Amino acid sequence: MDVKIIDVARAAGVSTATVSRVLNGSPGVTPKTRSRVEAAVQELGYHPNAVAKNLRVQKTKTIAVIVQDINVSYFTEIVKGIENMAYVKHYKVLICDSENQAVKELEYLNLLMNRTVDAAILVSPLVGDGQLTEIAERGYSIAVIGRHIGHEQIPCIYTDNVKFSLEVVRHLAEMGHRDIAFLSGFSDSIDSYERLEGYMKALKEQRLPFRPELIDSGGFSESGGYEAMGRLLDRAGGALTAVYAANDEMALGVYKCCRERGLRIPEDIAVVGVDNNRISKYISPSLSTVNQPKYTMGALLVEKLIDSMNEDQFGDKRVFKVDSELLVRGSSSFRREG
Amino acid sequence: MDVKIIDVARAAGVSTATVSRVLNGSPGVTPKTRSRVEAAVQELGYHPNAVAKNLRVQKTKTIAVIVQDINVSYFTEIVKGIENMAYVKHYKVLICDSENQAVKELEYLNLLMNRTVDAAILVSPLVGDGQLTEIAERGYSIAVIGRHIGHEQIPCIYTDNVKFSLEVVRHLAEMGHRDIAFLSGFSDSIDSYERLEGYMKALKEQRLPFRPELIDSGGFSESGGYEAMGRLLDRAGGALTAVYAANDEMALGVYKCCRERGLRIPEDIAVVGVDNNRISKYISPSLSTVNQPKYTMGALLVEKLIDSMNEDQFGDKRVFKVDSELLVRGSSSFRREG
DNA sequence: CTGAAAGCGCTAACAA
DNA sequence: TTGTTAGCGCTTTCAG
Repeated sequence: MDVKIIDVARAAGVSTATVSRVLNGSPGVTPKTRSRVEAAVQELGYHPNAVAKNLRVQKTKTIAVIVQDINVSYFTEIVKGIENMAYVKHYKVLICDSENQAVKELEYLNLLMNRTVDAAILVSPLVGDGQLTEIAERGYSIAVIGRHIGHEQIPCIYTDNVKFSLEVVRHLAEMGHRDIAFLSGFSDSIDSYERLEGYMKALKEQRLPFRPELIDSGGFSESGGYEAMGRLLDRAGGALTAVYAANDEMALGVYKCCRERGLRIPEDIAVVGVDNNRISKYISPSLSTVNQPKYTMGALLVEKLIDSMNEDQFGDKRVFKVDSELLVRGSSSFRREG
Repeated sequence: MDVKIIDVARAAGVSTATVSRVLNGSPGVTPKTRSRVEAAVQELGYHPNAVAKNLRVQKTKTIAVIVQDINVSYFTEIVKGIENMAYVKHYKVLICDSENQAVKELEYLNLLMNRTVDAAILVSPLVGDGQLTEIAERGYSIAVIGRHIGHEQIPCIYTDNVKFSLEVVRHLAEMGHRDIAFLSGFSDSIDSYERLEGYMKALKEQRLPFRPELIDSGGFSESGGYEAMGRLLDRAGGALTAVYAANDEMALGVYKCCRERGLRIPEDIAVVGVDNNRISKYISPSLSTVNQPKYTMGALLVEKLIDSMNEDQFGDKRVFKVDSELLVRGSSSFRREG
């Protein structure tokens, strides 16, 4: 373990306390002593041992970010926002890929208990509100992105699923569609639930009948979307001209299914997704989708989180609802005649 | 914080040493004592403080992964391979986004010096071989993905750029192309250099003339590729029927440029990229590209790295060259008449 | 303004 | 088989 603080102290002819003070920019050190110490640090090539410091000060300046899949751009954009902001705040981020398993999320949350990290951010977590609030109440610092947890101590940031779903369906209705299917992710996910809620609300608003056979779910994956679309088409027969998929992945599956069945997008079937995957812009026809400010959501939340940990109190607020926008593109731009 | 090892010791009526032994599965503990301790751990809800342990044992079981951009799928797939393998090996991974800046890479490498991490993996690093070898020689554990560093102590895994470039150009030549442009990334990147080398080698092999005006570089980005393609077209006039881009991003830029100029892909211009971005399969026409086993590269390297740190010696070898495959798709499937 | 010394929570000699 | 105890390298009271 090479050179340590005591070596620097000796070289500079001071105590370790003084070295520590200049290292941490603490006040009350003569400029003269300060520069002597700095010189010694320089000369010896001293690097303070972060682990020792962490133990002493009881924090690690590290945040765990738990996501379902590192490869999905929805998550990586959020992670990037988090990492970049953490970097300017001098925090580190531990990346945790839960591979869609709630148990892995829970395992990663142990990083909090064993003090490896100061806080954990869960992005669209699989574990239920109950477990999360319980952990928060035990005094651990957790935050959530993409979902609203109704709990004082859990800051979160999310978009209004109901609202944009309403917009999506309204848009589709305005394009002349009356038989609009909804493809949820996991039927028990909050996101899916709220998006479904918005869908229903829009149907009512537009005076369109609710037809249960036009609802299915595809697990947020392309293959799931593909299969669900198959079922939908089988059930609906010809009475289906538009589908609102709860994410772009599934919309991709819808594309594939339509291609195989010789249905043209958007002439025969209109498609709208959610997430604004990079692919959605490049595929043809380009996919209409809902864009969320993912990078910003990550950056904003982690900033608030870090500030709160250091000021021992959350500033203004802990719950952020951000706006998303509907991007109308090729896949839903064909106007249907009444 | 909360309950610590001494509390467990007292509750179980043993010493901290014994508790430590059962916690770490050390031998020489009576089954009876063991279960008494385990019961106490359970009852008190004890979580060993990882920081204290890290300090004591002088390692953190954490690896830093430094990438240029967390949002690029080439990197995230590698990161995923690393994270997943690290997880099974009980290691954690710190994600470091260098935002394409060598200085940030260097800053992140300080995590090694201050003992925050046991090792660092650099993916296609910007910093030069010199600095890396110097760090390795100071005893720090670093590894590289996507580039071959000729140094004993730096394990690395990479694909043979020359070889697959040769294949790409050969393929293009076989499709009847004689005027094949090469779009490099950064002209000083090793990858670009080697891919250029393969390109030249292939020209020679195919008895095609080398025309300097058919070389340009686009910084590995879509916009860079777009602009470079514009220059290429301006310089070459009609004498240009195929372009080999050093990555898919730039190929996307080429698509855009061709679209704007009314050039059809693949009839007028054939395009081949590298990386097998997810988009390349979805764009139309689908993009021919070179696929590298990214996930595997990450997983394999980190596995070797972890093993080496624990056995205090690298097993069989430290340098891995893996094969990549050319995926011929729509963008280069039009056969040109001689 | 500076130094002495306690102690963060754990592990691993060494002793018993 | 188990316990005692000395640190890991740092920060931070408390005295001076």
